[in-house]
Order: sequence, then structure tokens, then C-alpha cells
Amino acid sequence: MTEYVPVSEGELDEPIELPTEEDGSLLLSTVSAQFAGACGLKYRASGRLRGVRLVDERLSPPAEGWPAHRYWCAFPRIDPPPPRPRCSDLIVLGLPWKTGEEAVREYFGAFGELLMVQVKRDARTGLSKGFGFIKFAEYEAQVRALGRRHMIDGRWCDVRIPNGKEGAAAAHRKVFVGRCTESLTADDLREYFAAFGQVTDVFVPRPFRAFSFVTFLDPEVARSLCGQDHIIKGVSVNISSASPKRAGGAGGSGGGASVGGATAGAGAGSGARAGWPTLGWAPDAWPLPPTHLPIDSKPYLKYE
DNA sequence: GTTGAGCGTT
Repeated sequence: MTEYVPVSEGELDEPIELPTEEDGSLLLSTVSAQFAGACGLKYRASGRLRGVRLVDERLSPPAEGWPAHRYWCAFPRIDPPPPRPRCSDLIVLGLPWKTGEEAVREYFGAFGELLMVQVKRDARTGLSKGFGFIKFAEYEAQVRALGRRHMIDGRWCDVRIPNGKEGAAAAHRKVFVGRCTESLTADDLREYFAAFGQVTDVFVPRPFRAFSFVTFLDPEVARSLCGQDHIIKGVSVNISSASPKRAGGAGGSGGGASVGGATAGAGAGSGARAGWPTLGWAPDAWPLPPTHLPIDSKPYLKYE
């Protein structure tokens, strides 16, 4: 004969009485009819949690019978969070000559715990080369630091994922934006494309050329945009995948894709980059002529 | 006028 088993969704919820079968078992389908997604039952016996035996979709009563306890549902484990992306070394470009590791550590320490800080120096003279490397403990800190510019000791600095192995992956996060007009600033592009995903870099060649590069944090965002035409400030631009930079000259070893924040250019031919529009700074005001900069914060020029 | 700046003594 049918008896009724009190079952609730969670331990503290109000039970619903569910009918058993002729053989005294409770069908899992009877449970899931009331509690969608339930995959079993549990109860408490002398303070400890116990599971109800389940064979072939039938839940068997405990030895002491159904009425001895009240029951609640077991649900499948929610999907385990995907493994966190790991932190990579990050290059910090454009450091003032005077800036040492202490200042870099103090500045980026505000973004999260730092595992490594280096300022690269000339072996002979000990003078800073104007760049360094950092590594965060937490990926979230890395994300916070990428894709915006950083004012360190009076100069705007860029944080990017270094070239090389990591840089090759950056190629998949970057799109080529063709048919740009001169009216489209790096900030315009960053603001527009931020709607599709976090933008970590915008590059607009200077002097003007009719293209730009936009790098996203998520390669899937970049991929999804390829092949599309978009209208930005009335300009129809075409988006395609960014092909690797051509090797050649110093340092180019194949895929020189870069990722990172904005850049204060130093010489003719440098590009314009934009950071977070919300910061409200004006990239078109850059690069400042070196003579307008404090003596201790001239633009980064290798070997100068 | 459709492909980019600079990248690590180990």
C-alpha cells in the first residue's frame, strides 16, 4: 500500500509528501516531478548525513522505514568553475629612468599581490632601460592591470603581455580594423569595442594610416568580430583577423603581437593608444614633446 | 592610402 514520504528541497524547506510504490520504494521520477533536477535524497540519522539508496531509479527506504526521518533532495554538483587562467609575466613599458623596483612594486601592489618585480638595467652603467617585468599572484589583478595606462613617477606606462610564446596567443585576441578615417581616435575605438568585451589594447598608427588594431582580453570576442563591418562615429570600418607582425629589424621573432595598455609615443611614427575612456584623459594630447616633460621622465628611447 | 614601437645577461 502507498505511504507518503516527506521530502523537501533543502534541509530547512517545507516538505511535500510523496507517494511510494507498491514495493515501498520511492521513484526518483516522483521526486524530480516536484523538485526538478533532483538526483537523490538524503536525511539525517543521529546527527549525521546519510544518502538514500538508489538503484534503477528507485529509492529504497532506510532499514527503519520511511517514517523514521524526513528527507531532502540531492542535486548534481554545479559545474566546477573553469580553471583560472594563470598569470604571466607582464612587461611594463615606458618607465621613467629614475624609477626603481621599489616604486614599481609600490604602484602595482595596489592591484594585487606581486610575485616578481624587475626593472631592467644596463649591465655596465646600471641605468634603467625604461622597462621592467612584473608578475601578479592573482589573475584578476593581472586583468585589472592590463588594458589601462599607469602613471608611475610622473609618466604614463604601459602594461602588456610580453612578446614571444605568450605574444603568439595575443594574435588571436587582436583584430585588424580597416577603412579607418583620421577622425577615429584610439579612444573612439576603445569605447566602441568595449561593448563587445574587455579591450586590452588599441593601436592607431601615427602618422595616419587607414587601419587600427584592437586587442581584447578574450580571443573569442576577437574571433566573433572578424569579417564584420561596423559603423563607428559614422565611419564604416571592416574587421578582420590581425596577421602577425613582420619579423625584421631588432627583436622581431615571428609573431610580435602585443597586448596592453596605451602608449605615450616618443618619436615620429609612433602610434596612438587609448586607455579607459572613463579615466577621461586625452590621448590626442600625446605624445608630449620631450621638452615638455620633466627631466627625469623623458620618453622611453632604447639606448638613449 | 587595409597589418602594429620599444621585450627579459640568468
